[in-house]
Amino acid sequence: MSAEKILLVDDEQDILEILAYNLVKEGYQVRTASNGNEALEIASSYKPDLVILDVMMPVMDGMQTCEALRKNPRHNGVIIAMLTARGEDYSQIAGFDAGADDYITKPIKPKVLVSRVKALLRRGTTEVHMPDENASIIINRDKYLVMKDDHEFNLPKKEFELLNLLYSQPSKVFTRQNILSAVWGNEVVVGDRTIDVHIRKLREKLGSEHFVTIKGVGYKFQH
Amino acid sequence: MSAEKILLVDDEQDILEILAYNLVKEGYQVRTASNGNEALEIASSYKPDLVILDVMMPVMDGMQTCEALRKNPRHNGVIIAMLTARGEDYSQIAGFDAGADDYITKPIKPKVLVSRVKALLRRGTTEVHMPDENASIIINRDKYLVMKDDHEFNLPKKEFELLNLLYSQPSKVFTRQNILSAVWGNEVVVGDRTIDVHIRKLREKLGSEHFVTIKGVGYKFQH
DNA sequence: AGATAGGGTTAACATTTCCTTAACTTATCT
DNA sequence: AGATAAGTTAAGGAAATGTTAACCCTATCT
Repeated sequence: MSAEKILLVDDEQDILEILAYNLVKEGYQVRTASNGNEALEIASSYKPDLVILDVMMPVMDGMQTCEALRKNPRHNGVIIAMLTARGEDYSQIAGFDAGADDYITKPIKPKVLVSRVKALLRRGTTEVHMPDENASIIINRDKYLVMKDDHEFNLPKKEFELLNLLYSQPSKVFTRQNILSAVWGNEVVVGDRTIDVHIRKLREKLGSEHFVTIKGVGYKFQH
Repeated sequence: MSAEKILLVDDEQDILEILAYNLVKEGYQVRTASNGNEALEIASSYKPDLVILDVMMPVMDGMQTCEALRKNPRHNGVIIAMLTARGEDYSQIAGFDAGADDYITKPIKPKVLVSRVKALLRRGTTEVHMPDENASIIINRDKYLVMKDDHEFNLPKKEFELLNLLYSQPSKVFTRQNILSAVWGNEVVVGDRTIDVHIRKLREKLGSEHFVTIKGVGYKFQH
């Protein structure tokens, strides 16, 4: 397994250096950015597993950056941790609404940061969907089950992953490229019709009304 | 969905009260223990979703308790957070080897704790297994016995532990990796077909309808 | 010690399931 | 109509799992 990729974002160069040094020493692959815009740019190509964001930054702060990352399906599944100075105003953070996975107070000892990072990355793939009352289709990732009208479906892996992706942001259109990199991974090359076939199977099993084709763009899921 | 269950463990009564108060206010179900032994005892019947452990405790400290919880498949999937005083010696914690999911420094503001707890619980779809009366298979962990239709089985160790793991969270899919680390331990290396063979034996003895294969993912138990 | 028995693991082979592809058809846009 | 994108179908093959029997190890008995 290749080293996990971390993107560190802070406007203070000193902090970046100290943290990066310690994470690299632990075997992680690390890149840094000094503001939100730069972070988004790097993230696009770097595809980090974990982003550590300072809340207080000029130009584009941690909250905004976090939201932007969450909105982009390219970064689906990325883990986001926020750094905040002790004593800072917590009110804005209280709800965790920007969608961060963890919340770390500065100053932080390198050892502690490393521990925290390990814990976050260990958890890895446990993406959770909020159970929705009026959702016609409900996914249970733990049980690898899809429920529709009290019917349980046991989908094969690829179908499940594809559904899971589209389902993660209903009505959002995912391009074929999005889908390929999220479900198949960037290295794998598959033929033109592969996605179509999987979509077809999902339509067959769950009803074609849920899978909308946007011609020339991609597919989206809707309840 | 019923309230999520938290087990708070700290030897200082004041801390327990303050934290418990704030978590209850947020709608969580909370129980407390003042040392590790007590925690393990309560955990067995209470089946918490999240355990918050103070590192520094007389009798049985947080690390030991954490390890004990992780070793018991009954508590598979439980989320564990460690509480530690700022300035404490971090050396023992560095590796996170006891298997904690998060690491929180005291003193901690209630609001921050609540945020952290929310984030932790959001991540895990901790479906908890309710002891079921019409369960077709019943395990007696103390006696190493399995009952099915008034028949008693005496399973060999590995088979029993495998069953015990899957049984601990019915319908939850356990990956081969999960199974290996829980039943065989992380250091041991065994061949590709070992798990299959044990699954086969369980199917033979208890009925194959209870053991579902999710190809490319893992196995799950269902009643 | 030698014998025996049961559990655990492995290797070889069988089987199943799923993924992908190719060839063809249908829809949509200009 | 022509071009381009998506839908459909069935078949082949790869990958994951199932099965069986033999082997090794350890504990226990004689």
